[in-house]
Amino acid sequence: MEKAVKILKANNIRITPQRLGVYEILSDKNKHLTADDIYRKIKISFPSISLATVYSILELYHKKHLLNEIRIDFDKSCFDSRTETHHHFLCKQCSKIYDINLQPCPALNAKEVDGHIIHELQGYFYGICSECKEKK
Amino acid sequence: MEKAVKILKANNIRITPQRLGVYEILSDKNKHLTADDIYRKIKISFPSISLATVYSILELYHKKHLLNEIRIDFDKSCFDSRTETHHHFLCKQCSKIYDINLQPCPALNAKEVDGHIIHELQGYFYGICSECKEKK
DNA sequence: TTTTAAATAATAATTATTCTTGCATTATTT
DNA sequence: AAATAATGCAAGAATAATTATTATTTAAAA
Repeated sequence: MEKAVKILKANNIRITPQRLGVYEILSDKNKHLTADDIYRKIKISFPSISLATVYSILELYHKKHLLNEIRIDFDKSCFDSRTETHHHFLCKQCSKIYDINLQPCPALNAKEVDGHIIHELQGYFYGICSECKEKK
Repeated sequence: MEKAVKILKANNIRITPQRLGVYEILSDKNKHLTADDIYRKIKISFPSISLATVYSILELYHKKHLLNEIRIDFDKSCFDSRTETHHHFLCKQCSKIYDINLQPCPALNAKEVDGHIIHELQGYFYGICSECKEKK
């Protein structure tokens, strides 16, 4: 049995071609895709799919913790198949998003801050990426 | 001379009653107000002000670093007069936003991560706040 | 295979934010 | 102080990401 099918079944998610398609696209690691990016990609194999379906699949996967949703770029969400907590960097020049690994960050493994229970955390960095820095 | 006037002048911002009004509302520390919150508050003293004006004043203040814009709640920005870097917590139950102070965070004073230049950073925590935790 | 609950396509609705335009106000220069 | 130039404002239209609605189709259990 295919890996995607196995994982969806393990999470009590009904198998549909559209869901498998979105899953495959997201398996492309280290990418940070918007709903529209995914829509455009999946349209190649499922020309009749609608953007609302993509959104509903993404919401479902997010609820099941199969993906990570980030909002580093204010007006659109990006989706990421790396589900362990990690931070992100957005280059103001080229708009590229990078994964960041901060090892000794006290928040990363904490369960609480100031008495509040942490379910999830996001670290967003903004600036000029190393590539753009070189170009100048 | 009033403090607000002094600060605006120091930043080469033309003084207008609307700008002073927004400034006063934002001086209310430890609040995290949306553009619409500010609009509703300032409408009391300036009934003819428009929401677009509020947005343009907020954009101006942000550019001049007189305020901090956060997007912890995905679909609306909040504005905060504390301009030193600090993190935030959003309670999924009551939707309240709290300021968080993480002292020994390696990112906080860093100029770079992975070779990328950091201009700004935001730490967002999501979960259940101490108040809501107690209530149960 | 039949049944039934859930998923999808298509489209409309929503909502925060930005853009546009004509007018009013303020600053600058004379 | 008057004239001119620059900027700010109100009002409403436009944009764009996301969500809601509904009729139809499909997956999977019986």
